[in-house]
Amino acid sequence: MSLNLVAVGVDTPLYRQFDYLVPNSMSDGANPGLVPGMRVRVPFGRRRIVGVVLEKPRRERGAGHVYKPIEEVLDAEPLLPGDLLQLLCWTADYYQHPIGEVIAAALPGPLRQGTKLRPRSAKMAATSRAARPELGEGPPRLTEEQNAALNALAAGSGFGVSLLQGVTGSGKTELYLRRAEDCVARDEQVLVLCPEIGLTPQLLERFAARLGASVASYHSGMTEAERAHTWLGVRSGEIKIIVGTRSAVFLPFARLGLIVVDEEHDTSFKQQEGLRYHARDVAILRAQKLGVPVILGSATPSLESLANAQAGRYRHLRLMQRVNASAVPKVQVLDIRALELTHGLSEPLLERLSANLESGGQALLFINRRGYAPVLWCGTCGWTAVCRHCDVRMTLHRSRRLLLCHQCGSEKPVPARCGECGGTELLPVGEGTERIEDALTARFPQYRLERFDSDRMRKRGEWTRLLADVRSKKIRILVGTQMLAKGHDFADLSFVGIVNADQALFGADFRAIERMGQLLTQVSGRAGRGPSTGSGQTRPGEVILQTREPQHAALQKLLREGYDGLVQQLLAERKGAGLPPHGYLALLRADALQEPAAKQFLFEAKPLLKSERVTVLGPAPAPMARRAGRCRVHLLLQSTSRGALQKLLTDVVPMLDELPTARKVRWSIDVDPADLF
DNA sequence: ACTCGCGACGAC
DNA sequence: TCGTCGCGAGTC
Repeated sequence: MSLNLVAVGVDTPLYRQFDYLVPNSMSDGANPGLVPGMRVRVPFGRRRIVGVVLEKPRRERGAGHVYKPIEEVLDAEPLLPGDLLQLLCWTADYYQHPIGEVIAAALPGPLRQGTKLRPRSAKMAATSRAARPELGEGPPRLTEEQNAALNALAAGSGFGVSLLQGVTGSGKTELYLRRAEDCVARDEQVLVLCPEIGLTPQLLERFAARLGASVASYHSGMTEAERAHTWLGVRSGEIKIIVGTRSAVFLPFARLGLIVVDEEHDTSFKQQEGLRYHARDVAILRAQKLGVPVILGSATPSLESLANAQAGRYRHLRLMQRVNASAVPKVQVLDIRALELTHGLSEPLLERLSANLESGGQALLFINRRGYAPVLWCGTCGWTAVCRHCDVRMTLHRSRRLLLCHQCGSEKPVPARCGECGGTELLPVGEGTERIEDALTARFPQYRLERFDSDRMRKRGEWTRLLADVRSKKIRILVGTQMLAKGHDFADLSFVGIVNADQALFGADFRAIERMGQLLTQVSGRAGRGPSTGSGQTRPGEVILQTREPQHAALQKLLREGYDGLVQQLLAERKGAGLPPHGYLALLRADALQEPAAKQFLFEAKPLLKSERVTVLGPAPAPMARRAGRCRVHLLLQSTSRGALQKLLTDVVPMLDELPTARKVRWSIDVDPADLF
């Protein structure tokens, strides 16, 4: 006699399947029975927890196995729509993560904990009528280029990926809006993914102004209750447009018609812990399954997307001109090897900055490091302050009067004397945003300057307030990190100074140069019009890049042939090395308090990872071998076949759980790693 | 992850 | 002798 069993996804980090008995009372004729996607309460060990019904179990366990029965069904109809459940199962398989945890990641807290839905609440019905769109602003005229791209975007039907590569200020967002309007007119929903919480408000505002109030955001800055409310609004179809960060890709859309991934190259789309998914890739798969189009937008697309475009898998659309007809600025390289610097700034840069400010311009100084200086150095013996828990030097934060580790967050007071020789001559070496802020405040006291980095933006609403003052030109000098490089249009910015590009040239990671190209292109793209000449003409903005490596091949390539030229070279290099997008990677990471334990786990794992088409390298220490007090080691898996890598992992990962040392270390799988740290 | 059981050490 | 701390094992 075969038992009536179902598999249930339970929120636990175990790579096993958990099957439960379905009591007859839950499956008799009077009852719709158990449908995948419904939540159930089940006994689990000594606990009772909420799980989600999956498909039928694949195989029954050996005779004599005692199954526990499902205790309670929490939903009258599946909470998770079928297509979403399928997507979550695919995500679990692809990223080698337990399905129960994947489902948990897709559910806001209250729903995860089993809160029952009120059947058609009256309150909800009422709000859906208070949601009357206000009169939106009229759409601007499109440029010829925009028109052509829009026609191309509108041409296809069903699934298709369009890579919309447009320089900053070329009006990509306007095209998203037009396509979204089309969807809403057909009563379809739109998902707009953007890389950071900080970018959601302005996108949200534009969509709301044009399309009315059935627009909502979804990100980790919201409370669990807010997230649950939005989640249900998306599920009911009431909310038409979602602007959200990566977790929004798992929202339960009732009638999804379009997905937009803005700034698609941004690595923030890759989750860096737990379920290490890439929201862009999940979005594309979701669109494919649903048969809806995807727009990937960026001024500097990822090598992955460009390779797909070149292979003809994506449609490649380009916007080369800015809507305001100003020219994209050219970058001037400033060789600082022979120049005297004051706090990292050379006299020629300061002169150009001064001239721009005097003629009424607005300036941005880019330095991709917060704090005052990245190194505190003993002038007597050469000692530097290092973190007790990590393999990094501690950053000097002068305003807070402490040394801070940017890896683990540990703090200590600034020492009065050297930790090695007792010398008192401790010098800050290198520059961070605070130091540039200090130096420029001293030099240009007459202009309002503001620093933009995560330290400065701690307070709620600070970002919005400062952004308004940038727009109204009350702020004349902006000093900031990559925070300023992302997404924002500063129309009046006439000058961009890149204080130091060199750290980006020598990153240990294989994507370091790609990132450098993206960052420099994005930062210089912030420069809009130059200062008005008085005769109504506009000059292009000015970009100055300080470097001690003016001859660096990749930098030269970028400057001479632009991002496109750099990309072609990098693609050729990646092909030669079998690296993405011409090869596929996965990392098996392990960390422990003692390095031998972590290593031993990987030595036990390695013999299992045998496949003709997969190369396994390691165990090797991670580039940052110690972090937050833990020793980090990894195995790198490399293959020319995604399928072969996938198959190997699917076979082996459940076995890793059973290895003798598996419980003595922390380990995780990272499929398509964004970096090797 | 969470929970429990079991064996090692410590003030009364 | 009762307490908690640290580990190993199990979760259907």
